[in-house]
Amino acid sequence: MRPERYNAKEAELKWRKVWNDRDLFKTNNDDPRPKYYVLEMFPYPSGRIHMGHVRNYTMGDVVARYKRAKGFNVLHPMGWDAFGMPAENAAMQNKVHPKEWTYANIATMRGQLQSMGLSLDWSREIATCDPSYYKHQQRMFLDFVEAGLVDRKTAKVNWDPVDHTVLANEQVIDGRGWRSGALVESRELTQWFLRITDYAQDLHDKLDTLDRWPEKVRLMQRNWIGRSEGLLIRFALRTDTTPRGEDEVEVYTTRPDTLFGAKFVAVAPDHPLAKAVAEKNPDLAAFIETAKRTGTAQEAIDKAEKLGFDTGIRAEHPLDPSWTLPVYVANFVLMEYGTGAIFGCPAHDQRDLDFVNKYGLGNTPVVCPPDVDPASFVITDTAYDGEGRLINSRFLDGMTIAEAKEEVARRLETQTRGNKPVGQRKVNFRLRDWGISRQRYWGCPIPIIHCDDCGVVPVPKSQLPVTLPDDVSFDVPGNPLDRHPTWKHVDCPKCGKGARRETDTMDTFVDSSWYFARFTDPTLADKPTDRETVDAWLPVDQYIGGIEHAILHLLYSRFFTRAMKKAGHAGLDEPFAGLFTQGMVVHETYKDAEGRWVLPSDVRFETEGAARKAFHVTTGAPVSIGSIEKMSKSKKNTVDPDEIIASYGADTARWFMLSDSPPERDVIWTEEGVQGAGRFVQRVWRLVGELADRSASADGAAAQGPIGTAVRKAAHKALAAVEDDVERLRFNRCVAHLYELANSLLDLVNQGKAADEPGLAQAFREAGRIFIQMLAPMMPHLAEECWESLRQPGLAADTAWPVVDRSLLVEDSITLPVQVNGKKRADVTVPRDADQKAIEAAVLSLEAVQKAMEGKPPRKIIVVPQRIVNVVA
RNA sequence: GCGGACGUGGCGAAACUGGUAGACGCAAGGGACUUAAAAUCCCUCGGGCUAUGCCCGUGCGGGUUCGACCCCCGCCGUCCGCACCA
Repeated sequence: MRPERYNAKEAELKWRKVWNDRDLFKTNNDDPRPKYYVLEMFPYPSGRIHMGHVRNYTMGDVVARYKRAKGFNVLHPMGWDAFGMPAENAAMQNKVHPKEWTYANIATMRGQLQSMGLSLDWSREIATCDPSYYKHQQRMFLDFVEAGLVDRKTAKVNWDPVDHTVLANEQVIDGRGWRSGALVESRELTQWFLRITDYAQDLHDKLDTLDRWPEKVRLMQRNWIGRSEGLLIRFALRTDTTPRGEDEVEVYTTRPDTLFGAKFVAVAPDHPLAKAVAEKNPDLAAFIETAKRTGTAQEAIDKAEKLGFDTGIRAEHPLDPSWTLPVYVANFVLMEYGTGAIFGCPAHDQRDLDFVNKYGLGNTPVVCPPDVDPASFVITDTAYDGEGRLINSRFLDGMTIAEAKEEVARRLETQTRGNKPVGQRKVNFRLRDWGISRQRYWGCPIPIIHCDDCGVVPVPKSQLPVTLPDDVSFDVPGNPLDRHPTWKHVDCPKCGKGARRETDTMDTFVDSSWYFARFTDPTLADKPTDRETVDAWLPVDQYIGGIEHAILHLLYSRFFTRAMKKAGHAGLDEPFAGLFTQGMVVHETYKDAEGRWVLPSDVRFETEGAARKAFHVTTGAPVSIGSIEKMSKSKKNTVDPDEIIASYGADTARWFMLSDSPPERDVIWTEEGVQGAGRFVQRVWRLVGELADRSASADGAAAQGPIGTAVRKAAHKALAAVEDDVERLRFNRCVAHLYELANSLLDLVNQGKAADEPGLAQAFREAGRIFIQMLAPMMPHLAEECWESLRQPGLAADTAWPVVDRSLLVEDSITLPVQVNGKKRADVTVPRDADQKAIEAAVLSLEAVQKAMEGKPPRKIIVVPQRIVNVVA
């Protein structure tokens, strides 16, 4: 007996067990069908899943289930980005060991994900904190060392003197540690670096090949890499003005065309020349100290005044040795970029202009905008960086910027000083090498041993993994690995003498830079990847995740894949062929009279017409409705997926996450919206019940009557539309098409009750099957239950996608809108193959058209085939 | 400051990329069924008017076109990324 209402709770449990028992989503690497790799960014095991996960994983699951039905061998795995700070914070606050905390969270979240009914191959699950995973990461680190991809060098870090730890930039708020509140110091630390800059050019260039990535993400990466073409220029120094007879300084410029507008040379505060002068000049030493202290915070930089200190050194202009320029130490010149030295052309660079205006060095415009008289062109407060022609520049006068750049580069390349060219073309990048050292416990240990005699010695690969010790405490600040009584003390693998382990662990971005490769064969014990397997599966065909990873995670993964290629662990450069960045889940916020945030589950609503009022559920006190924001614990505007699944079922939650908003945009979570989705689930159930009744007598005979034809047309039109939209990840439109089809089928079922058409039962059966199959990727449990009640063989999740009958998409006659002078006045119905003349005649005979033309003769009739007719009177 | 995206009913949106603006959903209003409620079903739903019809309407102002939410120029607003990168 078919129940009147669909019981989501029972059905969902039942069908998940069926899928599971049949190993339906287990992927076989030897399957001969074409592969399709769909991956969603794996979660950090924070404790419980949130709605963002539900949205992300639902989208991936729709793609996975759809591609499976389309006949692909689909890889759709899941794992855990399991190392990281929150586990250590929990250890400090709650006295739980990071490992226990992490694995308990993983167990909870795995159960939650499973309750969503995702078509995941759980046999491939990995956790990055497991030695069976990070062992291979350590091995690759050592391979990278051998391949020359690893450096050990000093770098400036944000040091928290209270917590004894390095902080990431985003953990520094107003110059203070986010946890300790202590003033953050800038420290030079010796750290491990991966040479991502070796690939800067390639990472930049190959962005053009990623045509299935959002343009926005490619642009962000392009800007981050920051490629610029310029010139290195060696300026001769008057040795009588330098402290130790230094005779040149090299600057980097992208505007060699403005060389005749130069007014000064400036070096960074930590430039060797600045340091040398400072040794004998306490005033300069003091200036350098202050400059260094001007904060790293964005606002500080924003407000910071351009300050400089005249070193007394004089530089010769490279194109006119008799012309000298003062050499300053300036706070706005960065040692990290280019050569740490610049020449200043104030007329065409705002920073340089601010600087000369402060120190009275003046400016000479050398690029004149088009349509401006060079004689009257002056620069006062605003530098000009637009197009134009060269002026005040001797042999460059009249040239365009591009011509002048080329001419200066050519001259300086051939001009020599001490047998070396004065100028050298140079491509520069903003991208820096990737510092991966973290002074933390809960991360992948860097497999290195420090020996007093042998120096830095790699841990022999046979001794991997270097595992984390379990007996650690978090009651004192600092790195537990460093103060562990025994862990770091080992014998040097080279000389056998006592030595120390590296106590830094790796940035967790390393963990997530190759997990997608590991999924292809996650139980391999002796190597990270199997070349044949990894090359067969990669690239990921469709990667789905948040826009917040647009730069770092995706750039690091692109680099890491190249590094793995160099070390022989993979054979390709680009790991993700298709990328989709989904929007956030947002929700209204609520506050009580005291201004405290109130949970949505504690709010009750009353509506009076358009007005909506909110009250606290228990106290009854009025609650104010605030703005719509990203769901966050601090604003208490979260909705727990578990509660939604418990009360509505996973399918309803999935359906709502796919409806309404385009997937790349934010979606607003509303109680009404979920209820609407839940209503649709029941409507589908009733509709399928009707279709089952109507189609019980189906005998395979084709539909012939008007209703049967209408049923078939509706189903196949929807199928064509849904197929097109799923392929393009436009899930909101799929949802709309399915609503539409449900509406027309319900209508046709009612019409069909009184009719006695041959083949109608068959048409209903076919339409029902197509409808359920389209539903299956989005609401898989409901689809199975409906599949069963339609008495279809096998499982909906294991049935091939239906094939569109194109002949049903074309109509015999078409109705075209008719415009007169661009305004719609009528409709005309003509045979599909009517020619231009016939359409024109039909249109002109329309009463409404004649009226609108007010007796004027038609000057022109535009017929757009299959679209529209426009009569110009 | 530089770069990018977006702006359509009360709300989320759609419009096959130059061809009937508002599909589909939510909310709202009216009705049917019911002792009543829930559930369900039916109708209305951009604004205006002298309503079988007509006018206005896609942030604002221009332009191109037979025809513009869509293309071009100039504004206004919102959001995002980068930010002393020479």
